Amino acid sequence: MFIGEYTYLIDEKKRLAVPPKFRQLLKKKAVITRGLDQCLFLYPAKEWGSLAKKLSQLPLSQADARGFARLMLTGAMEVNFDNLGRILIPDYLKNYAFLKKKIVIAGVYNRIEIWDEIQWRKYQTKIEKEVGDIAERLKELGV
Amino acid sequence: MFIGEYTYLIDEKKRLAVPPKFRQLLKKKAVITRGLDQCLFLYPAKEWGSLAKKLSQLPLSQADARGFARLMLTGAMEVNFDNLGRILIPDYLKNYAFLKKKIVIAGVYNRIEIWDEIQWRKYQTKIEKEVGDIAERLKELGV
DNA sequence: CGGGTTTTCCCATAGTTATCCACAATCCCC
DNA sequence: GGGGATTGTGGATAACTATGGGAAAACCCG
Repeated sequence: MFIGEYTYLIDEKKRLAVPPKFRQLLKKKAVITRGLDQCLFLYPAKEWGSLAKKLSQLPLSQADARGFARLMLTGAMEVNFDNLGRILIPDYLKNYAFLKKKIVIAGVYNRIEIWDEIQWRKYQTKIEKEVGDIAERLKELGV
Repeated sequence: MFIGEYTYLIDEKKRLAVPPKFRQLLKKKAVITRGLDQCLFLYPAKEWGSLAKKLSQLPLSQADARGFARLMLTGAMEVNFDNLGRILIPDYLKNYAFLKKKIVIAGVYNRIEIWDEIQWRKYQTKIEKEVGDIAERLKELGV
């Protein structure tokens, strides 16, 4: 289980350190892809495998299913850790998530999220404002 | 599994480099053909075999099935890699997919797609709007 | 046949990427 | 608190790859 929030720097070679606690759980094999709200998702290989399989089984003949599978699959990249526990962020993902220098890495149970610090703060303050309303809605979901 | 997005240039001899990660999986034998949404599909020989079989079994009586099978079967060509991992794009396929200079090569699980960069960007923004609520879709897939 | 054109194969080079190493700061345990 | 191990960050070096030409072979077409 991934929990907690960490900040790191991306260097000019697009390398990003992953928190040691997460490294063990990822076991050298992970997949990074486009996430929601302009962040990136990092999945353990196994989690990704089942997601990708489901995506691949969507019907090729339906335009919207095709498009959806394309977005998720083409956005994904296997990541390798160097022997210091860093991963490489491909350009197109770096752009997608507006990653500059200061990065927030956060654990969200079964996945890891990668945010630019500024985006992260923005998102947080937005959520904090709305948190009252959200709580109301969550109640409907039985939380 | 083919995943990820890469950009390459076609040179004036219509040669196109295939990402090293994909080369290994293709193992020197591949088939290129017309794809859906004005891109090209590139299949490993084995995948192509089973797909071609399915296409041949589509009911001859239905006009659209007939058209679809024709599109893919008549467009197909075996591709050879030169010793630097490049393939040759035949003229009629190059025209079909509007390939100019900057090309996007993307992995979509069991096939590779080849897009002109401009077409790809257009398609992406269109899909992002349409698919909009990715989260909802993910829920349907049980993720 | 022969001239010109296209295709195929091979190599050069510049740029990029991966791997390895250094150092300083931090953490942790005794 | 002290000392050893761990970790974050930045470079350096070596390996690889993208791209562009050049030469040889094949292919036309008259």
